[in-house]
Amino acid sequence: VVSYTILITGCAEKGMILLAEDLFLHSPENDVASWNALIAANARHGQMRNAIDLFKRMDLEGTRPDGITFVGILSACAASGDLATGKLIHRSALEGSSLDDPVLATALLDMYSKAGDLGAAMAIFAAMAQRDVTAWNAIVAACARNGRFDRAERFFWVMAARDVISWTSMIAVLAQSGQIDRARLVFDEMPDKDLTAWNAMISAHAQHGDPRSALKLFRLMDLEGVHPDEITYVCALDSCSTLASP
RNA sequence: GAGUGGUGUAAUAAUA
Repeated sequence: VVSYTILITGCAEKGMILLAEDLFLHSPENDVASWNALIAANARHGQMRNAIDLFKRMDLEGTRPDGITFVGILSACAASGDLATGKLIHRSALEGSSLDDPVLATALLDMYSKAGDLGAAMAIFAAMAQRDVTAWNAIVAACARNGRFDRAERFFWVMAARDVISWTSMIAVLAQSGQIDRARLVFDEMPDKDLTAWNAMISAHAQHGDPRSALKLFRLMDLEGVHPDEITYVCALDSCSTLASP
């Protein structure tokens, strides 16, 4: 089972979900970890329906779901905005103890915020036993996504340690609230810039009437050895078309 | 090197 689970996870990372399911079916036995691997694989690729079905089958076939299972299901709910299922799991399966596990609590928080319930997300964050960087990042993103840029920024400055994800969220917050100059300052201040951070910065300029700077950043990124992806090109092309037809 | 889980970036279109 262990080797099968490794293979299932590997396939899922490459997006080969069907092969992953095939491996699962051919495995001599399956345990909670291999079920979880397959559920998470489907959840990550937007196969919400499959993820839920697997979850039910697992229960029927006598494998008890654990915290990891619920995280997989919750992230499927979050991705598809299925607040009903998410709430059901929160109430019936998790009860009170879920907040002891920061991973599970963050998945819950994220699910509520993506379903538009920022109040529930903040309540979970406040009640969490421990908050790691990911939990902080999740609450910053939760506020941002629900239009509470002021709160997002407050959380960002209050958090003890920030990683590249925190900084990128902050840049997006500043861009969405039209504070491009401040976004630039934050971008300069952030220690490590990855592809997503560059994309956030380039799109910020492309979206706010500064296509020239967007293209400058695009070239700069290349000079820094960061390779563009589809999003980068869309922003760059968008800037070109703005310049061509003012 | 020893199986499974959470957080960040744009546009457009569609749906509501």
